[in-house]
Amino acid sequence: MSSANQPVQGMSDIAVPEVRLWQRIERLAREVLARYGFEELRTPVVEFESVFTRSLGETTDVVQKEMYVFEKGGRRLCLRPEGTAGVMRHAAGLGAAETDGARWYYIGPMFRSERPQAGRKRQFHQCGVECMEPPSPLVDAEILALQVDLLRAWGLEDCEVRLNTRGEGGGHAKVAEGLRAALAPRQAELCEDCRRRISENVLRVLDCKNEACQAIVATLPPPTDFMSEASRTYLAQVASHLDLLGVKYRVDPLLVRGLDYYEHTVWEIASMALGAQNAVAGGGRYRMQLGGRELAGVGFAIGLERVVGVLQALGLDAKMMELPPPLVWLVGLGGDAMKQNLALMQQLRAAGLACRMAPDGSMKSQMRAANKSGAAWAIIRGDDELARGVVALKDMVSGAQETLPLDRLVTHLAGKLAPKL
RNA sequence: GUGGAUAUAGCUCAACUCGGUAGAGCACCUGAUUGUGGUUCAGGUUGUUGCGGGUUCAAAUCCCGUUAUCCACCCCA
Repeated sequence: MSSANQPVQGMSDIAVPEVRLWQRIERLAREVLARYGFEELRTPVVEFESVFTRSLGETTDVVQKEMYVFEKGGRRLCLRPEGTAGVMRHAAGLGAAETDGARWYYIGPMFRSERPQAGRKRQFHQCGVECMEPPSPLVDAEILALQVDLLRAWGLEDCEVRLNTRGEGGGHAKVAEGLRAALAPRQAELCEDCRRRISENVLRVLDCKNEACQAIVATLPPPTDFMSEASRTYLAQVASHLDLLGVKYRVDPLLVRGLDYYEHTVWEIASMALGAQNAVAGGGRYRMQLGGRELAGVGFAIGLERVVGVLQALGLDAKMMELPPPLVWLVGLGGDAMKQNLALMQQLRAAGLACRMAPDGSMKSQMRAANKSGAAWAIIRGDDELARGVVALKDMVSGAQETLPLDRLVTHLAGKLAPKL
C-alpha cells in the first residue's frame, strides 16, 4: 500500500488472473493476423526522438506534450508513443525490394505521458499492422476488414466503424485553408479551445464536443468539398469494397485523426461499452519521409487496454482467460518422501506434465495447498508407498483414489490427460 | 496540463458528521480425523488508518501539503 511498492503513475502490473485474458487476446491476434499474411516485427521501445517528431507532426499533442523524452550519450531519445513510425524507420533502412508488399504486425507497450483515466494508461499496449503494398482502395478495405475480423475474434461485436478521408497528402493545406475561411465569420461564437484550434489544428474543430461549436460545424461545407476529385473517388471505392466484404461502417465527414502522416482513408472504431475513452481502434493510410525515403502504407492500431475494458464490461473476460494446463500436486510424508517426490516431479515434467509440490507441511496443509492451486490430481507418497514402489493417485475433482506402480504412473496420467486436450 | 471525488487488514467495506489508542464479512492459519483438500463446527493471526506536517491532553476522524487511484476535460488506441 505504501508508495514504495506502487508502480509509476499510469503504469500497472498485469497479473493473474487478468494476464490470462491478455495471453488469449495475443494468441488469437497472432492466429488471425497469420491468416492475412502478416508477420511480426519487433522494434525497440526506445527510438530517436526525431523518428516521431518528423512523422507524427511537430505540432501534434503526442509530440509536443506526451512523449517521454530523455538524453543519453548526447542523443535525444524517447519511449515510443505509437507503433507506425518505428516500423517505418525499420522499413527506411531496407531496400524497396524488401519493403514493397511487406505485411508486418506488432504487439507491445507504448508510452504517453497523459493524465491517467479510464482506458488511458501512460504505458499502454497496442496491436497494430502496417501494410506496404502499393496504395489502393482495395488494400485499405482489406486492412479495415482485418481489424473488424480481429475485434470479432476477441468477442467485440458491438463496435461502430466510422470512415472518412483526409484527402491526398498534397491537398491538406487547401482543406485547412478552406475550413479556416468558412469558420472565420463565426469565430467569436466558438469555444475557447476551438478558437485556438483554428490556427493550430483546424480539423479538431470538427469533432469538438461543445454544442455551440457543433451547431456551427453543421453549417460548414463538408471538408471533402475542399479535396480533389480523386480523393473523393478513392473514398467511394473503399466504401464499395467494404460493402462487398460485408463490413458495416458509417461515413463520417467529421471524423478526425490527429497524426500528420495520414492521407486518404482514415477510420476509427468505438465501443458503446466504454466511457469517455471509447475509441478501441483506429487506422488509416499514411505517407511519410524517413531516412531519405518516401514510405507509404496503410495500417491500424488497437488499444488492448480498451479491448480488455470492453470484454470486462460485457462480462466476457472470465470465459476468455487462457487456462493453465492440468496440474499434478505431489504430497510427501516425511523427509525421504519429499526428496523422492522432488526427483519424481522432474521426471513428470520431462514427460510433459505440469507439477508442483510444497516443500514441507502436514499432509493436511499440503492437500489444502493442492486444492487451492486447482490441481487436477494429487500424488501421495509416504513410507508405505516408498517401500512398495507405488504411489497413491487422487483425482481432486471426484475424490477417487487409486494405487498404482511407479513405473505406470506417467502413461496412466498421460492417458487421463489426453481427453482433456 | 485543468477540474471533481477517493485513499482504513490480502480483498470488499464500516467507524469520520458530534476527535477518546480500529471493526465486520470473505480470505488465511490451527484443531475436530497421530496419512487426505474442497462442505461443517471450534479457536486464532492480520493494520505504522497512503505518506509528511499542523491543531489538541488526545487525530482514522479537524487543517495544510504530498503521492497514488477513480471520473471528466484535453488528447488519443
